[in-house]
Amino acid sequence: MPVSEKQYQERVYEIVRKIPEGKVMTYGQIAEILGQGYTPRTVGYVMNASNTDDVPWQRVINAKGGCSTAKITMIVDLQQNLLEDEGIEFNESGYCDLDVYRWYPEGYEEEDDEQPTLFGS
DNA sequence: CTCGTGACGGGGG
DNA sequence: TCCCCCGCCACGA
Repeated sequence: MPVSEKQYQERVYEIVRKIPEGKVMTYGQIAEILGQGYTPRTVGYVMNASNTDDVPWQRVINAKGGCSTAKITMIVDLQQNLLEDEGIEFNESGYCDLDVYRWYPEGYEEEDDEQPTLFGS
């Protein structure tokens, strides 16, 4: 029994669940924190599988500060609506100010020096 | 196994 | 601000 995919998703959810109301995080930001094989793409894939789970999925947006969600435009409307309900303001283009609403998990904001010493051979 | 696609991101025009 | 292209990784046909 290999490392279940569930664990892979759990690490993403674990972070998303910590996002307080009125705050947001980007896919890339989450991928950055998890590192090790996580990329914005994979994080987005995980969130897609989640959706109606017990995680505040609406607080995860793209780096532009908007709700991507491509085709399913109806979801974009829902997501932005939920966030506006939490006090987040979106401009006419559908973007919010990440410099204001972006949230940083405790213990992860400071990641300046991370030079691996055991880099093999 | 290869190919196309996607709740992404960054760079360039 | 918007549009396009490329890199990224996982998945389904």
